[in-house]
Amino acid sequence: MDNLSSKQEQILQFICNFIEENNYPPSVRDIQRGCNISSTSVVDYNMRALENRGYINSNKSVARGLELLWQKEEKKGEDEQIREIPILGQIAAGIPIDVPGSDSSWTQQAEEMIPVSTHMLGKSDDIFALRVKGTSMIEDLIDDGDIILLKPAQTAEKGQKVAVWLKDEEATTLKRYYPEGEYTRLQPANKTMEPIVTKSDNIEIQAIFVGSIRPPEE
Amino acid sequence: MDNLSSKQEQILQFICNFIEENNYPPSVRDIQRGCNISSTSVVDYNMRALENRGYINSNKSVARGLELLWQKEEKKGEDEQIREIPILGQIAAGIPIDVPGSDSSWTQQAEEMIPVSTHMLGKSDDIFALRVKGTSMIEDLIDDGDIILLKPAQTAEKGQKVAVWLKDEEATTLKRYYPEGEYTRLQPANKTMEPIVTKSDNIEIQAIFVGSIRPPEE
DNA sequence: TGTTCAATAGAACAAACGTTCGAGGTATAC
DNA sequence: GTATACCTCGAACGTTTGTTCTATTGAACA
Repeated sequence: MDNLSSKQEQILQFICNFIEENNYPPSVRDIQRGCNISSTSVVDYNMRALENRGYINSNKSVARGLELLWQKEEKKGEDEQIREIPILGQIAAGIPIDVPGSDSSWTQQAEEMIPVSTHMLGKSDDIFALRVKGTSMIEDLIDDGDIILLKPAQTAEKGQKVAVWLKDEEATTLKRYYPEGEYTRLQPANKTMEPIVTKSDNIEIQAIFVGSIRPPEE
Repeated sequence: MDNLSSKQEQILQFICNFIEENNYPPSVRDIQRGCNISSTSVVDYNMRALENRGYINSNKSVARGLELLWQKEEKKGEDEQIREIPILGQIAAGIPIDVPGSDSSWTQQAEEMIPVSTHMLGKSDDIFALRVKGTSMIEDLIDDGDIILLKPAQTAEKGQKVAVWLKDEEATTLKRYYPEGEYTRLQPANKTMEPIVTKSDNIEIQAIFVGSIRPPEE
């Protein structure tokens, strides 16, 4: 909010408050009164300035035909605390199973969206969600039915939890990632289960685990 | 949306769409054109009906001084997928520790709010959140640092995860609840830890666990 | 001193606008 | 039939509103 005279700033604030209170935009004369401006032409003059700089959109000759393109910083923040994350399907955390509708990637058409706090997310805007089937990651606190958040990636660090595509098996699974040269070990977090060891060129990392959401009990 | 003639319903829809498109309300004559109504007085007539039934709020004699109190069902849904839950403090999932600022209840003043999908919540509107300290509930997939959602309650079923106030110790803890007559056992979900057994009248159930949210890794 | 330019002031106009009025239409009930 | 309630129509009225026009102010500059 630079380049603006104090009067223009005042007008902008007033418009913002007025809309918040009344749910419809103010007229030129509302602004005049609200900002103690002596003439409607002064309002008009400054409104043009605001419009040229892209703060508002004024529909000519329409009473109160006024659109606010600018938002107070505080309000901006409020709106951005939440993001809708698509749940793209299921992933096996047990024995790799074929994911319905998957052909090396997940269906881009989300069956469901889940609103997630930006607390849970980094700044990346390509995070998606999957519903977990199986309990192979139970010791990493990921249970059957949990919803996990994933960030698309082609590579991963040793030990990270990743969603990998097994080419030969044509299946996807969620495991810890341990590259060991020619072979790669996919380690479940469940003592009762054996790791999957497969040729490194048989796997394709698809996404890295970034968080989980557990649906309520009962 | 009953009690409305098809014309009134049409007008309501038009107003809704108009606002969504233009960010300011339509004039009487906008509605007239938009709904193919022959006279402005017909619009006026039906607008009064809508106002009397509480669908809109019309500011008299003000151009476009029109407030929409009614929302399309679809939009309602969108808005209600999220609720802001207050994080009221911390709770010990290990050895009971005194919660800062707690005096048998949590501070009502939330240090932070966390937006949570209504997926995670029931219909109850009094759910609050706490940050978990300690790992005593690790086998129930609740780790140190997790945020748990709780529903206030005075009683609980055997085996439920509850937040209890220990009167003598003046501390709160999160445990599984096993009432056994005169004494009550508070069972951690961690094999390395012993249950707390105390007289049943020494404990006061404060809330029941309903879900958890794990902050992202790294 | 004169010039320029952004900002202000007051008045006025034409269009847009909410509202009102009288008349008519069309059902249903008596 | 008459009565009543509900809705429609067209025109008109008075206000609100966006816009324009001209004049003025005051500072910056040469």
